Amino acid sequence: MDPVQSEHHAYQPHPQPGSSILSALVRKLESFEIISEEVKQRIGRLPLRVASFAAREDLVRESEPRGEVRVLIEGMAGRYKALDGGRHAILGFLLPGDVDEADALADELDHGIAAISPCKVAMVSRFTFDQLLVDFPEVGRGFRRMARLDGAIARMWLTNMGQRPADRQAAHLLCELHVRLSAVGMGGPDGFTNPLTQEHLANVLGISSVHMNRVMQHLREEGLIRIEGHVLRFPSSAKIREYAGFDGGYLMGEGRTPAPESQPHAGAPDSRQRAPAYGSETHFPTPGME
Amino acid sequence: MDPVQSEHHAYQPHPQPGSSILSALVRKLESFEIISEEVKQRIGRLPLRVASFAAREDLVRESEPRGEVRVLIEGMAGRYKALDGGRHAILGFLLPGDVDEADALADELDHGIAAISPCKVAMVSRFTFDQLLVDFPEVGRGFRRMARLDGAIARMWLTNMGQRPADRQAAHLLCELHVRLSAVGMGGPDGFTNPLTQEHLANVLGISSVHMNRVMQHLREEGLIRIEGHVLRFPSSAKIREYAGFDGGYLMGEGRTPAPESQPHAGAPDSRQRAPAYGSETHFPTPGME
DNA sequence: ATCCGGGACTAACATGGGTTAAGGCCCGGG
DNA sequence: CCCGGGCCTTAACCCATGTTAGTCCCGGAT
Repeated sequence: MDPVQSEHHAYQPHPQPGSSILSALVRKLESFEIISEEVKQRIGRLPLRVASFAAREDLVRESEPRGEVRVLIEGMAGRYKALDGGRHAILGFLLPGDVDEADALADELDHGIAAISPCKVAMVSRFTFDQLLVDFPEVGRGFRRMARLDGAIARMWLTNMGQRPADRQAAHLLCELHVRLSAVGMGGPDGFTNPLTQEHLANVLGISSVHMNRVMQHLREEGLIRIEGHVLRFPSSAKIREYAGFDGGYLMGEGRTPAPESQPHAGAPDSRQRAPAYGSETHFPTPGME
Repeated sequence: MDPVQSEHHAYQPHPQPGSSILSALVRKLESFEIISEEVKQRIGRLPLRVASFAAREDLVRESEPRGEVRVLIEGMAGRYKALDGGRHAILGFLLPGDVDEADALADELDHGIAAISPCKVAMVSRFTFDQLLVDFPEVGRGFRRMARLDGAIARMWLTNMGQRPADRQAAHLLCELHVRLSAVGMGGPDGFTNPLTQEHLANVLGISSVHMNRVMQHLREEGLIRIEGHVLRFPSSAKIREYAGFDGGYLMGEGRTPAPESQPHAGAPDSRQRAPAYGSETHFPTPGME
């Protein structure tokens, strides 16, 4: 690496000095549950095997029986499903700290996982892992919340895709990436280092790479994004979020302990407004309410 | 209702005589875990409140704190998320036996649930429910598997939508509905009673209702579906599945106990073929592997 | 019977996005 | 220093799908 990094510097993940190989995982768990020092130590001492993968290599093949739980510790990977004709649909992204299957109930996945950028992965045996869950139920809860978050993201993708123009979809996806990458030190306040090709992005949104390119141009012309090498910047976070209709709430672990007496008292409607009822507008144009 | 049902009879759910109100739930749990008589009894005696909802009514509003777990016992409902402009994106369907949130970790949903056809819903208090999980861990496992199935379906929708023509998408969705509805007695070997409007279907696929209509016409002309009132029939299950590229495996609870020694010995590649690796075709045309 | 609303269906027109086929740039390898 | 492969980019053409604006039919409510 050059002493003076060319013209624009990339955001770099900041490995905590003295932290264990699984620190990204611990950080993620901590966003969901309170993790005691004891648990951290235990996780730090977990026997594991570390493997490296080049971009495009499979971390997990679809319906391949896995004897271990795999935690991404470096790089970016994608869940995918094979389509006929050799195409692939990307179903989600994995970032450092993410687990191949948080809800470790089955011994094979219904999809594959492939490295997008070069990846480092920790493999922990199923047995060791189960033991951890038995000893510390809060870890189990944490993992289940991770699985829940994956679900929330998948639902958001489902919502985002379909029924709106591709450039808004793209903007939404970029906002999500910004938040998630920042959480693992791969992004800064106004942008992030982007390991994804336009083809990847196109794949996620279900559009052609040619059109993805048009979309990126458009976002650039609108001044919503700026591209400097592999760094993608948002001149105004607020502006692109508004354009995308992005609300990052779904990426949050919604606090730690749901307070039993959390009745929302009238008058404090909780920043986000109340969700409209289903039939509100689409179906009946509200016969007497123009 | 006429003594002689006009010309085509609808498939009807068959309420087991003497079964409890939650029998649909028990049936679903049984597809995942072995449920003892004792547990069934306990579930049968669960204190609950039954509510009815007209079509389009909300069973759950988005981010509404819920004090109970809701189980659909009759009718069909949909998960949805509100879009700007009063539109809604449908994220999934609920059938009898389905639970508003199988993985009961949060006290509010990130989406709403609305009745599609008139629904009957059982509400079980959070407390009672948690007690059940504590007493019978296998029930907890069953619920987690239900959550997993929801995830698998969402992933399949993500895969199905995008990157392929709308008529294949539609065919795939209809195949899925056929399987799921049949499992709850709302379908027969060659079709099912369809409570969904074309608008619902269009919404799921992210296309306009006008185009959905065109698609349905097309499928009819191709002889892939037949519509008789509210009953949708498949002249040939095999044909439409092939057209859709449908493999129902993802809807299955993949057996009950993953046998520890389930090493697939070479020579028995397990009906479905091995999934291709990620880079197989799309990316590099396989420089030295023709 | 009659009225009414929702849903299926049609038609005409506009356009977003797909496809194909290039060309160019940058970077890593020989 | 040159070469080749990814990836971004552009252009031309065309089809799938969206939009708007209806009509018609059925079944439920009055």
